[in-house]
Amino acid sequence: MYIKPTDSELEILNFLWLSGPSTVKDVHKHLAERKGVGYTTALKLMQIMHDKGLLYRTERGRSHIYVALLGKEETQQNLTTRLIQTAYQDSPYQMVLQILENHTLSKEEREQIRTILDESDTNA
Amino acid sequence: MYIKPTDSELEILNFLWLSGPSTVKDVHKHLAERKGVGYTTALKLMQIMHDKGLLYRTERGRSHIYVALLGKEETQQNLTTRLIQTAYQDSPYQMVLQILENHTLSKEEREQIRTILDESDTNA
DNA sequence: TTGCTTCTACGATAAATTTCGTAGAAATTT
DNA sequence: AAATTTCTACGAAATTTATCGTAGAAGCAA
Repeated sequence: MYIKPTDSELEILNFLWLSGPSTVKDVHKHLAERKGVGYTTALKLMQIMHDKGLLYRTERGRSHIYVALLGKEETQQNLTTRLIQTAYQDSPYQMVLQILENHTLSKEEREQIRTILDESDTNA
Repeated sequence: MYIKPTDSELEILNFLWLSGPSTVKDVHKHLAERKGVGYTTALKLMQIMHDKGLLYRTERGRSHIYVALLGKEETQQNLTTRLIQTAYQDSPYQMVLQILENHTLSKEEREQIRTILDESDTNA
């Protein structure tokens, strides 16, 4: 059963996905810049995430090194699927429509999406 | 400043968007079927939503009639934009890609998306 | 009229989230 | 060696969310 990370947890996960294995110090530096949060706050959040099984950690000398146990794509997919269910009555199509209406994509991105759509045509 | 509705609140909003102005009784009936929640729980949730300014209410005899003050499309858009920011590093394109990868769309839906993309080509 | 049903209001509780302060161990610096 | 810095652990508080029980008003039923 999938556990939805909170906004704070997601911010930490994002950092770990981008930066790889990191210490509390590394994460705190990032969070402090973005939200002005204290050191022990970052520490506690990561301890809780470790307790929940969201992070793996190993010791290096006096400090710990943390690694995300949730995959980025997997998590994006879970959150997105959940939003499709809770806000779009289970219609991925409606969600895509709204994204395209409210956000600008580059010509290359639009082209790439057409390619994906074409592949669906052939395979389905 | 936009306030993010909780999952429970979103469920109530969904019902109100679909059904129009409703009483606690109506909403409770819906929630009870889906989650087995008690009457006063539904009542309290709606009172809180009213306090927060998410719902408008008016009296009819001894009971109240509630109406959603947030629009459906507006709320979908807010939630989606937020997820793009927090989980997709601000890339709507990545989100669309993932949706298309993980969910099946009908031929008509794919065709409609192509049309939208084509319009973007002409207008941008 | 007395009692039952249907409402809202209010308070209380439990869990989850976020935030820090303090304590103490361990390493580094003076 | 003593003092300072750097870590983790722990506990505590504030806030939010979700749930429900009880009380009391108001209307309906016997």
